[in-house]
Amino acid sequence: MTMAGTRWLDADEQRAWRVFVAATELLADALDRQLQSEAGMTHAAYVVLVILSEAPDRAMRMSELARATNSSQSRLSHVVARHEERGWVRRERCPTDRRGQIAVLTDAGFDVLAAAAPGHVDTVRRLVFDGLSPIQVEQLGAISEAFLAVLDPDGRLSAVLGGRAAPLV
Amino acid sequence: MTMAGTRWLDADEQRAWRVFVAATELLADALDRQLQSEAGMTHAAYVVLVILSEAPDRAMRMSELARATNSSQSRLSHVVARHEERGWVRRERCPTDRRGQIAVLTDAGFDVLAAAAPGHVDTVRRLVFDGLSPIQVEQLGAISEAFLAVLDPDGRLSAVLGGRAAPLV
DNA sequence: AGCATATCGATGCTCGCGCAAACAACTTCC
DNA sequence: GGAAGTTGTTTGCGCGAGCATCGATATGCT
Repeated sequence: MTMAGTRWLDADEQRAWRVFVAATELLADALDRQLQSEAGMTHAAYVVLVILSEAPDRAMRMSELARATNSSQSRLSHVVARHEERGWVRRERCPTDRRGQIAVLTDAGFDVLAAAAPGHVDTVRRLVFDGLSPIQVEQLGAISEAFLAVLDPDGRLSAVLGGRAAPLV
Repeated sequence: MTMAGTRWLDADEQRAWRVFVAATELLADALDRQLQSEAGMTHAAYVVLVILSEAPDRAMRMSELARATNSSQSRLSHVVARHEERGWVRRERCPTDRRGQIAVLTDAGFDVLAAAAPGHVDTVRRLVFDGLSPIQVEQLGAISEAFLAVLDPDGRLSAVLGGRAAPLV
């Protein structure tokens, strides 16, 4: 599906690209390991708890939660199933649409999140923000937005990202 | 292990962080899907071929290859095993250290890489560089370096990243 | 030389997750 | 009011990869 005349990356692009890929991989791995060892869950699983904790009544429909956490429905289903087994999340049927399920963060789940959050935020600060100037933070935001413009043209996550700052990232 | 007084993220940091996480996840997924569908392999598997193709004699020791591809030894072992089954890579015993293995890119492997590269580079260009100004590319490089400084303080991948630009990213 | 220790690499087991299929409930249109 | 199609969610299966372990070699110390 590709034309013959490929525009290869020039030296600067090459280097930026490889460094970027390496850095993001290492970062994702580091976050996963930190959360796995200190909180017994994946980053994806953690994010689900965070988003739920910020929702009204700490409850959200599965499909909405999937979009908000930038997760496939399949993955969310798996994650919530595991969370439910641990008693951190409960599922309720949706009254207005009987196909729907509503994921509700339990008190136990909230406590687990509250216990895990400080360690996680410290890690993010140490690995990310401590090494960046405020200007770079702004640049990183702008660059990430540019990525999102291409990767998520319909802006499915704008809702969450537009929300005001809450604790427990 | 965490102090009581956690320094939470402020609103700007929050937003930058969430956008960044979402963008990098979407990006990694998009790359994986593109390579999986057009070349039948993971991004990690693709990178192994790229690095091997740039090495002298298209050969490299497993441990060195693991560092260069930013991969755990376990993962590399799995990936190379799959590559070997497909005839894209061959393993040879290392003459100077009899524990060592040398992974060698076969001609068939090189051809597969050459066939896959244009589609991949086009995707990277479309998803990443087309949406960024040259200044942002530079900023992204600098930010990623800052991450690496923390995540990889011993600079284990400097070798590869310092190398001159080669084709077939 | 001889033993402790470190390094290289592969492997077994497990887990997270993507994909496709399945099922249920809603919607449309006739 | 149904048939046909659409959407919300779960599930079975397979694969990629992490962790711990193991066998084999290499190195260091005495």
